[in-house]
Amino acid sequence: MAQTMVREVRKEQSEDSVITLKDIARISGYSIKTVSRAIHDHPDINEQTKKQVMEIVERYSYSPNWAARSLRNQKTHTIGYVVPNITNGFFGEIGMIIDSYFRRLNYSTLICFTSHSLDNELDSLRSLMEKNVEGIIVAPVGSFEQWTDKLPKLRETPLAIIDNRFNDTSLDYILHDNEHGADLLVDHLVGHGHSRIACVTGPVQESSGFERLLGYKHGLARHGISVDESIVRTVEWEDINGGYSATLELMESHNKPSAVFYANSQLLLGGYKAFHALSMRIPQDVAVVSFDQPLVIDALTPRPTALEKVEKEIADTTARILHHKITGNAAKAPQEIRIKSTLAIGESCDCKI
Amino acid sequence: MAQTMVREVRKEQSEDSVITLKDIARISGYSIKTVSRAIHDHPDINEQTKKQVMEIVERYSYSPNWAARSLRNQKTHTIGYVVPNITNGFFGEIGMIIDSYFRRLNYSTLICFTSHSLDNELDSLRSLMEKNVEGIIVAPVGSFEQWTDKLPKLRETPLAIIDNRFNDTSLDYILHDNEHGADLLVDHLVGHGHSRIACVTGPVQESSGFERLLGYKHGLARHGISVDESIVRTVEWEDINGGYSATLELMESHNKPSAVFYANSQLLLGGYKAFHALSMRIPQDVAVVSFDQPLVIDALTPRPTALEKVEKEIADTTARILHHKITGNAAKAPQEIRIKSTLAIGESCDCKI
DNA sequence: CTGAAAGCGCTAACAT
DNA sequence: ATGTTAGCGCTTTCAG
Repeated sequence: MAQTMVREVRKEQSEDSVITLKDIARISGYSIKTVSRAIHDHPDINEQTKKQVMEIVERYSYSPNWAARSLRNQKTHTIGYVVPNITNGFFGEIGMIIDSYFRRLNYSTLICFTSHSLDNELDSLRSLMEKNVEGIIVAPVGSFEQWTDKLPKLRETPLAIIDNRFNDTSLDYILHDNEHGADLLVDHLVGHGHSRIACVTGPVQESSGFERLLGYKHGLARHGISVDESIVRTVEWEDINGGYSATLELMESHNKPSAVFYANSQLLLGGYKAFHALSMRIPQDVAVVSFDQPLVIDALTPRPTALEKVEKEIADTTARILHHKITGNAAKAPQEIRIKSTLAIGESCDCKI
Repeated sequence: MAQTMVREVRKEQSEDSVITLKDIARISGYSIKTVSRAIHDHPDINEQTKKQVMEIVERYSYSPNWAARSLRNQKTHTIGYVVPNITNGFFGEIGMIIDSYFRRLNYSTLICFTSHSLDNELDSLRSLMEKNVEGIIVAPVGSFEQWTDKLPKLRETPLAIIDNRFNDTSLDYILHDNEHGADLLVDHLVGHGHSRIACVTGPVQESSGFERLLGYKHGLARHGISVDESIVRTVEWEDINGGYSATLELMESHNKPSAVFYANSQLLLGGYKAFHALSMRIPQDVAVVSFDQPLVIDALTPRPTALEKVEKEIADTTARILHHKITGNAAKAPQEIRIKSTLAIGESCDCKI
């Protein structure tokens, strides 16, 4: 007891300056290394000593300097997450799940926004590389060659690609099963007797847009319905007004469709707006399906039929794969994982539920 | 020319290991400090030398080790952003704007989520403190005392509080002018001849919920309308279904309101759903206003009358204030800034536009 | 079980 | 104009 007190020799706390390991050592009277051992639960330390040290650590609410630790260990315990934006529900939710996954492992997530611009994407990747992040998750705008051209070090960084793939099979992709999903939805519409089904999708240069269109076409083909390109529209993703105008156009044609397949929720919302403007009722006058669910699905009337959310599964899978790559437990071969979804029946197709 | 070549003495690149300043020095034949000077555009360096060095820097795409630099400079060039979530349009947008503001200054933003839990908030703040962030922006769940109780160092960290204030005048707040905004909206409804106006707001323990309710009451009072507590509801923010149920309840009463003031966009969306379920038409059967605009406002029919978006102004102001605090150019006294908005007339109140 | 000392990569004071 | 060196805070051999 007296022993404990005796050891506290020097001044208690210099100023408002940050407490370092050295300070704790000075105050406790032990060496720097003993303190370090106490903090890291090293076996080679007397229980008594540890208790004394930890008490002081607590009292001064010491926490190790992260930069010093990173420098020393050559580990930043940080990953990057690079996406077009986060106000979009999809990337926002996935980001939050990935962050919480890695937070449990004591990793931090640096979130970067590209606004769909390749320059921003390159800047983000560069800044992440400079910070020596241990891995990066990207929903890509550019291509892998464009990246490594400017940032060769990226080749040696654990990477996981989501949302869109590119023509490089050396990478790990975690994606929607776009074709399967689109097929399910078209199938559903055909099941309701529709044969003239329009499609509003995103840019076909992106795999997600291309594959959803492909799924739509295959879905029709399986039922012997020929594709009419005049009722297929591609507009920007995340553009409610694109979906709106496309829908108005589609409905103006003399041989107008009886149903519309929207390849994402933004486009669907534009569709809802358009049908309202046209005084067309869903599902009585037109049937509607959406590839994914808008965040505000609970507020929509009628509730749209869409694929079940897969954000959780995509995020968890992506986090797990990236974590394995970081710790070196990765599968030998790069993987392309396709997350299948299921139909979530709503009221937009006149289903009796 | 020959001169240039001569100086490249040693092996080009050891392995795939990271290039350091020392490597560049070795390769270029100059000292470590000369290289550093070249990189930092220091005046004390020969233009020729600089050019040579920079060429090698480019070639090996060297970038400085961030941890080492932070350790040395005692500056992390990082700020924290702590909010309930980012799928919510409000915090997501503000986060993106703040990030881009600080990115321009070569700062990074660490985004943390609290999910409205005090424990998560404390964890987030702790992890940011451990990383020695230079400043933190928080949309708070807990109170300043609860924070500093566990994290005394927080008292010395530049802080900016958004969205909700607490009873501590020593801090900088950047907030909606909630009372003013609510007042404007109620005014608008009264102007349309409504006198029985319901209110659906968020938790009154939070200043935002409390103040919007206050603005509503003052608005009514100014017109000599007495407040009927039976048509005031408080539910959780971000709860479409709360807004939905509250609206259903309100409309069931025998003396039902002719208009509803929704204190945020989530609640409004619940209202839209409820009115649809009740087959009530907006604005013919009921008039509706919302404090803020939902992200999907373009998809809503009728377009709701709501306050103009102020995310940009809040975000810019917050970023500027925090930046000043970090660099020591802060105003002497803590500030409480109130951002006023204006009415954005929609179609939900039967305005002739 | 404990301590001394080197070094991670970078910067800045202090030479030269 | 250029080079030498100490040290930021931490971890980790290697001695005791």
